[in-house]
Amino acid sequence: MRRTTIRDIAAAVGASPATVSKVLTGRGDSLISDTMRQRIRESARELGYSPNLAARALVTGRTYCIALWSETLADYHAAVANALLDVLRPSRYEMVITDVVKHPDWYAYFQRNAPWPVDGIIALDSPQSVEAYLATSAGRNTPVVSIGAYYWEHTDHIGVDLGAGVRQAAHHLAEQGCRRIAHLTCDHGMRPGEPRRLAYEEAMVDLGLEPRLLVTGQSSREDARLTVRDLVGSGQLPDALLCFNDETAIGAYRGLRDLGVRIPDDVALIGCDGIQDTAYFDQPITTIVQPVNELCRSAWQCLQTRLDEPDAPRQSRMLKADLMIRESSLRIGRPVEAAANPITKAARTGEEPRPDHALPQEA
Amino acid sequence: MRRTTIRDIAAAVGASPATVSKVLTGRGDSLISDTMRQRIRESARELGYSPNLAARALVTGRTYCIALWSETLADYHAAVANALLDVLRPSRYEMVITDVVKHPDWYAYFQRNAPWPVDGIIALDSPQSVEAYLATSAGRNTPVVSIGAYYWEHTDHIGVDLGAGVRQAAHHLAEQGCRRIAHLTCDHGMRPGEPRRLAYEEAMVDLGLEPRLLVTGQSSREDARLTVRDLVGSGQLPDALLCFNDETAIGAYRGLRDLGVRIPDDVALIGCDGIQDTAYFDQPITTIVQPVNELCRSAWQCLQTRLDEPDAPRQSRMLKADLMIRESSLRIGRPVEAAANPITKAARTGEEPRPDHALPQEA
DNA sequence: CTGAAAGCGCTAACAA
DNA sequence: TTGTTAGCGCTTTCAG
Repeated sequence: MRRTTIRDIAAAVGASPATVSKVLTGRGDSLISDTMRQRIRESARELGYSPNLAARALVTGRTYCIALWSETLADYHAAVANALLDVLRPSRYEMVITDVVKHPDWYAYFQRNAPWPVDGIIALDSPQSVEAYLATSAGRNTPVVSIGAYYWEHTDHIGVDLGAGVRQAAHHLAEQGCRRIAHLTCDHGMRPGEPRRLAYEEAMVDLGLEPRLLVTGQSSREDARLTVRDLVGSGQLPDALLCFNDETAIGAYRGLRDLGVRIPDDVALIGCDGIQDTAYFDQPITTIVQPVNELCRSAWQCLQTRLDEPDAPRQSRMLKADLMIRESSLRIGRPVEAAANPITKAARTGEEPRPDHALPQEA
Repeated sequence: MRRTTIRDIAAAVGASPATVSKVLTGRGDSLISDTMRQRIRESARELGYSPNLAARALVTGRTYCIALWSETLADYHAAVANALLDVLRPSRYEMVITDVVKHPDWYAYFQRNAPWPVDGIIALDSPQSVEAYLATSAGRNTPVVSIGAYYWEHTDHIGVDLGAGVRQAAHHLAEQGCRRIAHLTCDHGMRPGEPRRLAYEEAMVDLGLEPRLLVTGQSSREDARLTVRDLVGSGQLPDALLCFNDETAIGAYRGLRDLGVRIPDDVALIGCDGIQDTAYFDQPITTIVQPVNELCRSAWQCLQTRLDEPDAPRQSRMLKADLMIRESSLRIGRPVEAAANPITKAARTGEEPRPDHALPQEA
């Protein structure tokens, strides 16, 4: 059976499609007589009408749909997607997730298939895709906000400065008495200009310590776990691991525990991103917390402004990622910081924790 | 500047829009002269053309876009979304995530705003939305596959039987010597007909044990943690907690550890869903693993079949969720099962684990 | 091999 | 208060 259209409704009530449209969209609603409005509404309900949004989008040029571009939907990226969904909930916008690695040749992709038409794009950690996109005519018409630790600066963007967090982390480890602080990174982390690695190297110079890079293939838990197991076997164990992200840190945690290495006594451990999981380990893992909610709120606000005023000047904002100190890096105790984290506090003192969320990311 | 259309290209090369369309879509490509094809392609590239998919969808009736309906994008649901993205990657389909709780009044919603037009829908754990949707005329035309532990059976569906896993879990706990096995559930888990609770109660009858329901508000980690802390304080500690899901189990893990309760010695712990995190704790958490990849593969296959043959008979399939035994429920040792899990094995024996993923969900 | 014409379902001017 | 008309950008016959 064919899908119901406004013509069907118009025919059923003896009106014109235009009148039906006016009633159903609410635009010009008030100019229509009560009886007509009533009859159209009833008929729509009876026929199970729902509008064809492709047609509507074609004429209005608006889809009320925005895209989240991301390379994956795992872990931190999933948390961002979820937070963005929360931000969008009060609005009438839907979210389409476009898998940006899917399309290595962006030019060919945009020419043929183009991603689903949206009013705007929020591109998470995918500056190259943004760059390619902006070169197309779609890119000149559909605004994009580039967000995250990796962003394209020649368009609206909300960046996150992980470097500051990494430097904080390195100094914190030094204060805890660590001297052989290694950076456990991955192929991705070895790319030129990678902010985490650069910040680590810089901090090590500041501290007068010898940098050491340990590289695992993927930034996956299993890869990190196996890399760390090898490391333990080789006897070349550092006294602290500053990890590329939480996945790597969690894998390292497990790899160390597999072989009985104590955390933080033998090796102090720090992750990055601030995913929820890190808070629940026997030794909760210190991590550099990305301000996920603030990132999504800002991104959406920025995009809305852009939709309202396409010609407004470029907007940009930098957010800070702060160190959240927990057990996994506390060797000599820091009661002040520890007390700020309900989980840490509870585990250490047995006192009643504050009943709020384990990862208070923002004030 | 206006977005480039096929008319612009047609004008630029002195051809008609129809010819441009043929070349750019590849349909009728072969009937066009080489030179013309060449010039059109070049012009498209120069003008940064990308097609307006709303217009294309309007005429072809196809969007090459499917929706994932889910109430959230956290934890297990995020894992499903990610797995579905993987399944879709080789295809030319995009995925829209529609937040189904957003729209409590489905009828009003569909009448006015309707979700983004898609060729098909995969609805995860959202049977009520599916039911409401099928009553609309969109629902009669856009196929939906209902998947997960909660599904709507009067349409194509891929179900997951958690009951079997819960029964396995209860019996496993009894074999481990547990006698006071409580079910830690949440408001959601108390709804009538909830399969996990029913399977638990059934298993307890089989085992001749007294059932005990502990109810935490949300199925969140923090709620579970606080509930368990209260429980420890009250002195009414069971010797096993069979949890509603992994979130609850992880919160319980932390709540028990906060107060020095040993796992599994004092309290054995079992989660449900099989999210990756459970494998990385000091005492890896036994869990009932949902076959996420198989679920997504089946769902997509089912939907493709339906798109090809709209009038094919209803398809359905049930998948099993199996118990993955790990440390958190092993009190008397079960070397055979333990050896099957690389992480468990490694932690117990110090041997080299298989280098595969920590959570082999399917064969 | 190429173009003209029609129309997908809807909205927005403008007429009546 | 309602209807008529035109057209969004594209694809698809069908005619040349």
